[in-house]
Amino acid sequence: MLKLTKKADYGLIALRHLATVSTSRSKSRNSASGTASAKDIAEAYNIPLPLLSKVLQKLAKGGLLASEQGTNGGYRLARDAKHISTLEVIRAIDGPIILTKCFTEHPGCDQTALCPVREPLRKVHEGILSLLSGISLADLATDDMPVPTFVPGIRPMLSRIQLISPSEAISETTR
Amino acid sequence: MLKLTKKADYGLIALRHLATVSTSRSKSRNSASGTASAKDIAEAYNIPLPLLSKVLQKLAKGGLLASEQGTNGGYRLARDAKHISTLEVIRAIDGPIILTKCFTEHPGCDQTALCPVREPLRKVHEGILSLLSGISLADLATDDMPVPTFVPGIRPMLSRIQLISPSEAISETTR
DNA sequence: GTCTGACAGGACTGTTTTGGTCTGATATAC
DNA sequence: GTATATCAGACCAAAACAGTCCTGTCAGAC
Repeated sequence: MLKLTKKADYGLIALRHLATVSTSRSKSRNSASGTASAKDIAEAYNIPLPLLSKVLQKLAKGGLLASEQGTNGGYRLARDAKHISTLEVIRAIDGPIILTKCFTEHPGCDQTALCPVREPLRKVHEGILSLLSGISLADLATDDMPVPTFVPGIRPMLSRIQLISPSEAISETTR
Repeated sequence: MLKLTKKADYGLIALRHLATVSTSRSKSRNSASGTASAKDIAEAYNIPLPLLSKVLQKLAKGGLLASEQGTNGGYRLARDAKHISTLEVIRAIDGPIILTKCFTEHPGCDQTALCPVREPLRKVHEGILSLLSGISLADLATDDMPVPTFVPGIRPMLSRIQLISPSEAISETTR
């Protein structure tokens, strides 16, 4: 249905929280270090704790978060918020973004030549990936994020398309 | 998971088929008039007929297709392929595209002030809608459709944002 | 007038995905 | 060394999706 799952939602909220905590200091004990526990975040946004935990785990496993166990432990952004794209976040939580399985499941589409929309859809797919990869956590944290705008009918600029390299696009569909 | 449903897939394939049939003439008896029956399309692409029928019905109800009953009946594009966007198609089949329910379900998000990513996500949402609305059936039918390209960080151009007018954005989420 | 080919629409079922919960492992503080 | 706070992974129920089946209705062919 082309919609974001709640998990991805929660993940973005949590990451945005960590992104802001790491830059500005609040009264929370660990805010100076940019660390927050799952419980902290869950309480701050009324998110069911166990669910958020799972989301954070996936993000940690995906290499977007660093986790610290034990008392006063918690999560911390693995990199600068500027260098974490919403695409990575969604992908880490919900798995690969596949507009249609045609790209990967050749046996599914009986004859590849039969599906006439595969190639155009692949391009739409790339467009969406490009959109998401162009928005960083830091962008989410600012209040005046610009609306991403399209320029249809213009040939792809290499610099932008590189954000979703062919190899990544393949792993995206085979994972 | 931010993926297209198979129904939407089928719908796009069928519409593309109708779009090409209406411009070029093939050997099929009705191709000159741009009409094809559900059975014709289902057989051409190996799509289960009853499923495709339901999809086509939705498209007809959505005003994208005109149907003709009786022998030698079938479906026909209601408008020129140039003026049918992929956004309309997907919306007619799968219902509204909602990136997150936060936009519509205010009681869901306990405190609106609590959800810090709502506004940024709405913009991402708009970006995707803009992308989809910028691609017409005619584009899908051409082989050398350009990859839609983003210009992140640039303020929205009004001409393009008009494609998803505020009123439409609202109906999108409340429907 | 009847028969056939086509659309229209509802009800039903199996499977996958999603949202959510519960229990266990681990490290730090005291 | 024990208690506590935290992360980590298995588990379950509800919803959405894909697909099927059946009945009804309409228009043209014979």
